[in-house]
Amino acid sequence: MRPFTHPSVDNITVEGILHALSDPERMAIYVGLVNTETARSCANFQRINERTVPKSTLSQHFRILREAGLIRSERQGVEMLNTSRRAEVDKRFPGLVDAIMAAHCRQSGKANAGRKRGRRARA
Amino acid sequence: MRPFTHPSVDNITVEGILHALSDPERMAIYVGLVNTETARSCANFQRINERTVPKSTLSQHFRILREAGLIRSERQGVEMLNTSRRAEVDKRFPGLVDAIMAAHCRQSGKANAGRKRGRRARA
DNA sequence: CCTGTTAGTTCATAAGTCGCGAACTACGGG
DNA sequence: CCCGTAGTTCGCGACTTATGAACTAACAGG
Repeated sequence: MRPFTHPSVDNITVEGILHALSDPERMAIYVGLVNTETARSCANFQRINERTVPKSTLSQHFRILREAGLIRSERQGVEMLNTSRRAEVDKRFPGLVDAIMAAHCRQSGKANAGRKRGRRARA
Repeated sequence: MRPFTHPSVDNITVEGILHALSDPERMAIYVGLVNTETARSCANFQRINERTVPKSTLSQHFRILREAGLIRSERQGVEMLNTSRRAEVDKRFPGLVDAIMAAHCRQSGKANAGRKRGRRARA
């Protein structure tokens, strides 16, 4: 098993981010990671939006998100712990994740787009 | 030739926008349309980033952008005039296009992301 | 009206990407 | 050492994308 490749902040691209988040399942995974401090294993996302996602598919989704620089994955014992790299992404592209999350929430009818304080999604 | 399909504002989706703009050539086309009032024909974009894009490929790019709701295309005589639907997109997803344009500019080393006044593109 | 030109669309197909079951790897535990 | 859990990789069929070739639409000139 080859070791994981996490791009450096400078190698994160807009295309990569847009492509990664243009898939509804990946978007759901990222949303589940971005608003929390605690790492979550892949197995946490085996059920997305009423559907059971096969392990191999999930693995690919995580790889795309990882290679886009959106998340960091580290093996912790037998499982894989994933955390969002939001602060780094924000440093490279200020406001991008925020805007995408706000748009996603608006579309799916949910409030709260901001990180901790539920602003930005605005009126 | 079937008439064009432009989604209504409410049918514009985040996935559609992200997918459309995750391609460098489509991003270049959209950037060329979004910061101007004047409509531009498809032929205006036959050369993108040092490369001559085939007509059929261009046509597909415009279709994707159109179906994502990012642009409007209308036949005017022998050519096709394209304009950005930015105001409408902004209404549905406030700040999204702004953030993506800012990120794109930052990545490609160009300043000026905002609409008319060259702000927003960072400090 | 016919012919030609320009601008773009559609079709067909080759090349590339994705989804997912099956097989494999890694890390504990007993 | 063998087993179970969590995830990765492989292989292949299904779906997408890119592009040359053929087609369509809107004019202009004769």
